Amino acid sequence: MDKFSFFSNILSFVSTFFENILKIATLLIPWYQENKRDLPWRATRNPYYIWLSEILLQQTRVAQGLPYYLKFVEHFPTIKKLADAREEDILNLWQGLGYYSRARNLHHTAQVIAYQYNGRFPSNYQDIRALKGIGDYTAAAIASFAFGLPHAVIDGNVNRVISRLFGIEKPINKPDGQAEIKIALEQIFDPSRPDIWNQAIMEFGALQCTPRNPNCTDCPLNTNCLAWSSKKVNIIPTKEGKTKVTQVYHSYLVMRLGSKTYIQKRETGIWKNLYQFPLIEKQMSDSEVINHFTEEFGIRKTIHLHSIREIEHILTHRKIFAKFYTISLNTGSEILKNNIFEIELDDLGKVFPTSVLTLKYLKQQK
DNA sequence: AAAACGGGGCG
DNA sequence: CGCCCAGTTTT
Repeated sequence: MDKFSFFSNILSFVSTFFENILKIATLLIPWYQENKRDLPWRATRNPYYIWLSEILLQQTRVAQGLPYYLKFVEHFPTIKKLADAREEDILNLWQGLGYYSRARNLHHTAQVIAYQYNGRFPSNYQDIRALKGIGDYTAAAIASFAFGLPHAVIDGNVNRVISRLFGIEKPINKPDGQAEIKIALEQIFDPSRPDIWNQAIMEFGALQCTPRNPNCTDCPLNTNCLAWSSKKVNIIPTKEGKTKVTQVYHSYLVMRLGSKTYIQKRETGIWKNLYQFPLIEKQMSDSEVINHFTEEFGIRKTIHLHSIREIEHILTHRKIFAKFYTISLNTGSEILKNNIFEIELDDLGKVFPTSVLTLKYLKQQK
């Protein structure tokens, strides 16, 4: 390669690079300013509020997360108040939103920032990324929105917009596909205004370049979109692999003593630190369940079995077959056992953050 | 029933 | 890195 073609290659690479940025950014950002939703976390640069909103919105639609954001800001206006809160109060506010480990990580990280960082949110990408509950997406979001740092976010919206613009057909949920997305994204990311750019591409994915029935005929980017020009909009992006759904069996014992009942705090796994009726996580016959519980709690075997109700609950990778065995206890037969609490039935879901399956049972009782 | 949602942790 | 985890709503 002679000197001339070397420099002309560099020149054409550099000019193409800036053309792409100018082309996409100058189309995308005006679109955003015209069409953006008015969301409270977009009106602040306070890293606490931005972090809070990003955690609440992980795998969650804006419409669903918004009311929770307002509740959290009201109850915990500063990061120190969140750090000093009881985990149970945080879980109670979180109730119904799902992915409860987000709430536990939120609390933990609030304490780290309040007491290890002296209340000052870390302001560089590496330190932000190292916090519990913060992965690549959330670190880039906080770094750009709160601190104006040039880190591009990749969420479900960005994956969809980029794969369509560049005609990427490799599965976006595989390393190969993600690598192509990143390379493509670097070509159009505008590091001079990362906050607006990140907001713009996500909003564009959420409102214009939607999963189904995207508004392509009236799209400001359609002349730059390979999926559109090759009529592949409805097959891009692609995904591979299905999560296997395993069946699990739960047997709950609902002990009624007037308006009181007995609950336990779940200690591991899904719904950790949420409350539930005493549980056996194993497939058993009705008589085996009754035998097990009567032995564990020292109840007479002649107890009155009030009812057995079955509830199916479907999670992403689990199908739970739950049976609730409701019995009536006589006064004087209090259960004294570690981890078992006697409470007012009405306090479930209010005073005690309660697992969804337990709440589902109570709701069906009414 | 399946897809989608402003993903993350762990070995 | 590859693999596993995981809740609710919408289609």
